[in-house]
Amino acid sequence: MKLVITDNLTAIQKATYLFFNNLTQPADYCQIMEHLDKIGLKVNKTTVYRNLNTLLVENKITELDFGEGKKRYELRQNHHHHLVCNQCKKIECFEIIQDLHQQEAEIAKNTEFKITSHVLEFFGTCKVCQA
Amino acid sequence: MKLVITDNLTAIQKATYLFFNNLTQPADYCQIMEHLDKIGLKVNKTTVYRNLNTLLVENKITELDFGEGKKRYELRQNHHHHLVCNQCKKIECFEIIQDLHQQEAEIAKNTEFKITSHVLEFFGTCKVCQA
DNA sequence: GTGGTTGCAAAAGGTTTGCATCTGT
DNA sequence: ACAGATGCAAACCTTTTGCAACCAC
Repeated sequence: MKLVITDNLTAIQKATYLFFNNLTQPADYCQIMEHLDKIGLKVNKTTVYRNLNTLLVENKITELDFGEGKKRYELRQNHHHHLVCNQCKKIECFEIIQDLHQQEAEIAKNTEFKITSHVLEFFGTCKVCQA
Repeated sequence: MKLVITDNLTAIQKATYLFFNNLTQPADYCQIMEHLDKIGLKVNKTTVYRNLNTLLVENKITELDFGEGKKRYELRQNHHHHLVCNQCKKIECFEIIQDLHQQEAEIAKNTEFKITSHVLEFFGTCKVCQA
């Protein structure tokens, strides 16, 4: 779900929106700052975090945690999971695992736990790094 | 796999080992410090982290990340997953999801990604908090 | 005395907060 | 003038590091 860039946005916000629209894998706040820097916008990290927070509460982006001690962000989109390469750190997406929702329902039934979300991430070595 | 408490351990280490042996859900470094405090051992956080690190490299405990901005630790044991209650923060364990490994193999085949590990955690509301 | 353990202070990152300033309408 | 956006400094929290002190054998 690409972000719509409207006229009432500031230059920083437009650049941030564009950044997300062109993003190929989840980015952390540093990558956002570096990108803004690169296109000539010197932006404070506070501003970056505030804009991220706005996008989060508007439900336009998602916060991800791969256990790196920091958060990553990507456009909210169809539910999917990630393949994280331990070597080059590349992150690929892939679509839903069939049955996972069914199994979720089963777990919920067995444990009387009402499941509202899950995190499923795979770690390993990507094709390139295997070579 | 309970930790074996041997004579060559220090008092702090013995208490930490016992803490892990009695642990019912993953703990963060604060909970470890609080426990040591409670039994009269004033311990520095550096020491806690260092002992955690030793246990990690010895492969006796596992590091978990539920996206809280900090790590949690538990005894290494049979592969399992967690049900995390968003309200009371209680963490339950449950056993392997059948098929997940099979699906993992399938994903690996389709993506040419060599999967070495995965993270699967469920979030929701536990039975008690639903009441 | 040597190695391993601990404490302390500091630093490194990521993230948040308070407050003042700026900008556009 | 007002609301919203930004910058800046400081703080907070988790985690790590360097160094000195300590303890046990």
